[in-house]
Amino acid sequence: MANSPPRAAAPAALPAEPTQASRFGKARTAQSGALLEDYVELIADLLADGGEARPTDIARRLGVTHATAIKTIGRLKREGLAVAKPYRGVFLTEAGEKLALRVRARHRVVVDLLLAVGVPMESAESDAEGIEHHVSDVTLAAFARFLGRT
Amino acid sequence: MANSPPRAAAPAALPAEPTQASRFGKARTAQSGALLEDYVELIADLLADGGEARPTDIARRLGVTHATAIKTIGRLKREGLAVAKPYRGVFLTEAGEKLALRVRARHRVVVDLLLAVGVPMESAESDAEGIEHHVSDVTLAAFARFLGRT
DNA sequence: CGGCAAGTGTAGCTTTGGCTACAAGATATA
DNA sequence: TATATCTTGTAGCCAAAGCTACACTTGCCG
Repeated sequence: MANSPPRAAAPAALPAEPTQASRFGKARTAQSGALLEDYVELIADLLADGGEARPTDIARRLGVTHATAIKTIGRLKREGLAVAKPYRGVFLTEAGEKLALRVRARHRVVVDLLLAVGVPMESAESDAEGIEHHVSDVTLAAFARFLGRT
Repeated sequence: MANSPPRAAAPAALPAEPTQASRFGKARTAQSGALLEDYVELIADLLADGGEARPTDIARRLGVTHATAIKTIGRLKREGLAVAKPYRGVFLTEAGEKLALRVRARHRVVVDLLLAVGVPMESAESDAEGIEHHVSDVTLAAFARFLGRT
């Protein structure tokens, strides 16, 4: 899934439907960063109120095995979002914290918007988890405006 | 990605946070069916107004290579959503058509809701492509209600 | 200090969804 | 008809995200 370098939205040239293609492409690549966002947000949470973020806790909260969590944490490190020394817990880099902040804010707006249009609490929280990763800046701004938060 | 059989949202037992885990899990598995939904919807579209759905057209519209499209069409066949004989185009099974209908309806509601809360056309169409796959039935119903379509 | 449970980490396998490259069928055109 | 072009299909490679199974630290407790 997601092949970074050679993925620039169709060769163009033909007057077909480059619009739709890039739309789908965007939806697909967005999904790629989604997992990292989830991890970063969760790590920030754990760090904030528990003081430490252990792989096992992360795994449990995300509903995956610790092996999977550890592997993904490795990716987080590769991408410069987190740091972790063996057996010593996970911490966020500055970039990671910045991302966590943005993600958290966005999550809140999405949930609030869902509630505002009448989605019940339970579903709002649940669906927001998937939806938020596909909300562009423009859309997010519109949501905030709608909620009266200029 | 996505491992169907043994993925039932954590072993439970521990009084930790099964809620959040299942939320994440759901968001993740939802994403799995998303691609199939996109294909089915697109095939329905092509069939409806062009008369035929060729792998190359599908690929172009989705912004992937024809090889990728063909492989996914194979999966569609395996899942009983489509049929296709070599060099003869792709068609939907009854299940496929039913799915296409549902997906199309949902897409319309999501776009309309985004527009209703002030998201500009362009972004609404674009973001809906990703969002729609994470909108549960409950949330969809709430959207419809909000839009005045009981 | 010894031992054992819990937590970490590694290895290896699977599926999905991309890609490129090449081969082969279908179509159109000279 | 013969050739050229477009479309299909196949094969093989890659990375991500999951899993299980096994190995190794840590840390606590007797």
